[in-house]
Amino acid sequence: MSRAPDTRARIEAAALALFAEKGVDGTSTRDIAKAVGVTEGALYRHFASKDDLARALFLSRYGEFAAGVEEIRAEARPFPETAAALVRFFYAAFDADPDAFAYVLVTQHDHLGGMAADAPENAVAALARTLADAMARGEIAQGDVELVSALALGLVVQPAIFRLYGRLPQPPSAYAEEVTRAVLAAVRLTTPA
Amino acid sequence: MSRAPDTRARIEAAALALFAEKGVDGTSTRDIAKAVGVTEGALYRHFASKDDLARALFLSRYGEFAAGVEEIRAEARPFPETAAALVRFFYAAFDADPDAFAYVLVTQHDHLGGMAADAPENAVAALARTLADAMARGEIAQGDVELVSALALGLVVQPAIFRLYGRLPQPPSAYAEEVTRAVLAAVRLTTPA
DNA sequence: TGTACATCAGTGAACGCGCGTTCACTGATGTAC
DNA sequence: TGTACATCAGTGAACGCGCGTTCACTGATGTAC
Repeated sequence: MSRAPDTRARIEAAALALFAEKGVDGTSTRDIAKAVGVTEGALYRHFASKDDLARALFLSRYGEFAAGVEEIRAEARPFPETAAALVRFFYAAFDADPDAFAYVLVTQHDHLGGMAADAPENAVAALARTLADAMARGEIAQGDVELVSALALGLVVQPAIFRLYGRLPQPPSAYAEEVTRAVLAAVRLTTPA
Repeated sequence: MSRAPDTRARIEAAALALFAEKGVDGTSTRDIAKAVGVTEGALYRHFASKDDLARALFLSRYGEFAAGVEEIRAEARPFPETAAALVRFFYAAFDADPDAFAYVLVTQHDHLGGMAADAPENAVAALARTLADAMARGEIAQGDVELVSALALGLVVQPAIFRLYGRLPQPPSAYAEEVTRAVLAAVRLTTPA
């Protein structure tokens, strides 16, 4: 048996839940330590600082989004299937861990500040590449890729936000088909810039 | 000439810019006082607390959104015109004061916590009523009003977010027509829940 | 018009508090011989 | 197997700092007579 118990994982889980609920600034190191059941000093055996903890949480969760989008893009299936797969992927992530989804959504601009708009590990850039592919193949209308990305992302993300704040009775995965249809309709009609 | 100079308005303007840029928690009362050119004590002649200032800023700006949406709804024009008017209204607000738009967008869930999901002064509820009207008139497909609201709002808001974070070269008003077309396409295709 | 008083926006210094972080320490576990 | 030492996660108390807020005071402006 290893010397290290699961304290690090428990710190991550507790911090993620608190950060998602009350925000990073609204959560103190005392809050986190109390939720985990250790003293504050123990946190610093696993993370260099509160900020380091917040960043580690973001990068691991956000990285999964970027990798997932890129993977679906690489499959290069017909666009309707790709769109459906993307919607299902986002909503499966929501179902699996709503706290992580909320945390990434809310803090992305704090942590992505330095990242290039087209960096390979940028999930939005991966989405834009996917849409650019579909345009190049003539599967969707030509248009401003960034605008079309915004439209598609907005359609997918907003129902998740509504769910997080209690405006939708069911998790967004229940609406995956309707959202996919909306994405296809919005994207096909976009005309040249 | 009145005894009171424009200090209150200057506090609001400085605080709004700082809150939009660095967040409420990331902005200290010292920051605000320094930006205005007064001492911290002076802030408390105009607002009971920092939180009171943040709330006053939110309520006045958010109230304009709710009133604007409700006004457009009350005109009861054909849905395509209503949708175009809503998009233009949101983006005119963005152009007029991007800081206010960003601030309302980011802090809405902190301040709307207590407000009922269908309160008359809730801008999202006003949007939902507008879409429910169009459904009742048979102008758009029947469907889950909350979901359709999320889809429409996502289409409108996400380009503004992209602009705020530098992903779009032009303010969203430059894309108003394309966004309106996307809204009409997405909303018309939505099918019964 | 002149004088006495009231009002109140703004000053400047101070406050207590909760925050993130540090550190000497303990004690359980792993390793060398 | 037993003994001596090294490692390191976690403790508990303390730290300095920046925060939001307070308050006695000032001085300019408005009001009453």
